[in-house]
Amino acid sequence: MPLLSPEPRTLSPALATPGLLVAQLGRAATRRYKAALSPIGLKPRPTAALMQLRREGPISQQALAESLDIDPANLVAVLNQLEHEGLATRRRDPADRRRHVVEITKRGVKRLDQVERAISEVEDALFSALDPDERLQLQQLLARVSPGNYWCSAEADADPEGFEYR
Amino acid sequence: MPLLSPEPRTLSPALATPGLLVAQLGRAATRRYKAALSPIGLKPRPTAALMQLRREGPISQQALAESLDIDPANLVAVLNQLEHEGLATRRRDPADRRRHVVEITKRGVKRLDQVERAISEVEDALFSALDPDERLQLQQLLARVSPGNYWCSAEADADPEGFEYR
DNA sequence: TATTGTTATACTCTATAACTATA
DNA sequence: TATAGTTATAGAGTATAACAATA
Repeated sequence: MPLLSPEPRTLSPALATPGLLVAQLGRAATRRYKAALSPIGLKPRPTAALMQLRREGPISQQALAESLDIDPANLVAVLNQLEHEGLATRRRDPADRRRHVVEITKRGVKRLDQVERAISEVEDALFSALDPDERLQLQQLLARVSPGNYWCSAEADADPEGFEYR
Repeated sequence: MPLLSPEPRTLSPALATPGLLVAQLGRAATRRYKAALSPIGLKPRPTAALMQLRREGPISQQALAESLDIDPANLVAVLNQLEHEGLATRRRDPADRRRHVVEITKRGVKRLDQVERAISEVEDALFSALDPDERLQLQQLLARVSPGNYWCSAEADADPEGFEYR
């Protein structure tokens, strides 16, 4: 004898919340990026780091970790690998010798050129259900929600809901 | 002498693609869910499984794994735990004894009631930058993109870009 | 022979604490 | 005393292969 029959289905609406949707979709996206980047010899996180470095120019590890939303301790191995492959460099900041200034190399930029194609194929597959207008709409909504979202809100204005590591 | 100076910043637009945004936001969302669910004694994946079970009613492990977008092999431990805590049950399908029919229990439903509150607090924090209208808009766009998206497109119509495990 | 669920395993990702060198 | 980066480690998530039971 079943514990619960179909009745409970009427209790919950069919549509998942945006947060749950974004969590699930994000995993699917990462899986696809991983597969698409693999032939180029890159993984999602190092790739995201390179893209951020290209966008922002020279930057400290701490700032880079924050913009990637990963723990600074976990960024170390990523940068070791990128540096080892000659895609990024680290050097001490003369003004504060505790800091490392991280920078993308020419080779890193070239590698990113290959990446663009792979990325955009994944995008097309992921968002094929949306027309270009809707895709832009989605992009703009996500960008506004995104933390480290420095183009449209004035920096961290009071940091209304910052999430702390450690 | 720096390898690359600010010039390359002009090459790339400031806005990340929707796929990359969704990947990053998804990780942030999962992290917050994990923290919010922890006092209830649940983790994100088992919680997602319970929610799916409540939505869909009795269902095979295979189908559940597919709707959660996780590997069936990895669902086993999740269900062991849920069953051990009395939140879900497994029983053989008499019609095909290879199948396990999974079902949420009354206790599982009760536990989900507590979950709702935690979830909605996370939602509010995550999407505080959007007004209710925009949040709904985002939800609907994500729902259309989401795989296993059986409410608005007619099932897997030709499965245009299915992603295979193994 | 194919499918469902299971076990085992390897690998990656994430989080935390403790250390160093600099400030 | 505090901060930037590092190391080490434990835990969670992900992917794969091989197996038993059943179809």
